[in-house]
Amino acid sequence: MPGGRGRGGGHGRRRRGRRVRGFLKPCLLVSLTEGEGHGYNLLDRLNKFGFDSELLDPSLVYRALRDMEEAGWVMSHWDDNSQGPRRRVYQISPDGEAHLTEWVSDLRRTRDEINDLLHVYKNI
Amino acid sequence: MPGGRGRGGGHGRRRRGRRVRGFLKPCLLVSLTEGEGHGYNLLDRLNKFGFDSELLDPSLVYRALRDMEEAGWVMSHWDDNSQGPRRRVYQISPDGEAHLTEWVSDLRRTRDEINDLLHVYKNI
DNA sequence: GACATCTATTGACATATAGTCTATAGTGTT
DNA sequence: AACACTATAGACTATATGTCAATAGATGTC
Repeated sequence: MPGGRGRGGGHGRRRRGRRVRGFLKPCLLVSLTEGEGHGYNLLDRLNKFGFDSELLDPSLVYRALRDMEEAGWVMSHWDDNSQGPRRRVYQISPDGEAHLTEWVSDLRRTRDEINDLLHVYKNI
Repeated sequence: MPGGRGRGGGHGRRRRGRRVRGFLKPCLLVSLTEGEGHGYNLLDRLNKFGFDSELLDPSLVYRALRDMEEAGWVMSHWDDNSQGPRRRVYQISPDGEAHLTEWVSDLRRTRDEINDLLHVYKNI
């Protein structure tokens, strides 16, 4: 049963739903704003945003990156000068930066909406 | 072209995605904690949580209520003593209240995660 | 050198959630 | 009767997310 990192068996029971839709992508964009990176690398950097890289399936990260490349928010190139299998290295694009700006203000609004609910709940 | 409320044509272009998964349900439960209500009624009460009842499709509210009844979080009965077509009136159940408590702490965590991203973004 | 293990990426499939549109129906107004 | 408004329900679609398996190079170990 291959597939490193402690993942590989069954399990992985991550809390479902109750998350912000498409949260992974803005997190990746912010990570990339701090510097280019490849999938496996970015997976670990996501811990900063509350993800548990031990439980997060890498394929989710790769898919998000591919989707964002198709959308023009990131660009990639192969890096053959690294040891191990070659890596696809991603950078954020100007379009991606612009989109991230919008995304952030959207997330601010979402946070405020959660706070609205929390306050109404508290005052019951 | 029937279907009142300004809805009915095409349009309704609500911002897509970028929202909390299943946000409608906890909002409905909080509304019901403040007092029983029927679908159309609850639709309007959702404005308090940042929804625009003019744009929100009522079928989403009805579906959420039916789902929650199936889950045992709300109970309903028909009200024939009202004018117009009869209404299904919903109340929150003890199970629903318990579940809402969990949901709220989950939403708090979600809000904190958004704040984490916002802070990292701000400091780049 | 056979084999496991770790890094790395991709694709297929299933499920959950959300959005759109249509159907049905009672009631009141003109 | 035609129309508008309240009220609920169901079908169909789109999208996002979760799970799992496949592929493959590099490295260590027995």
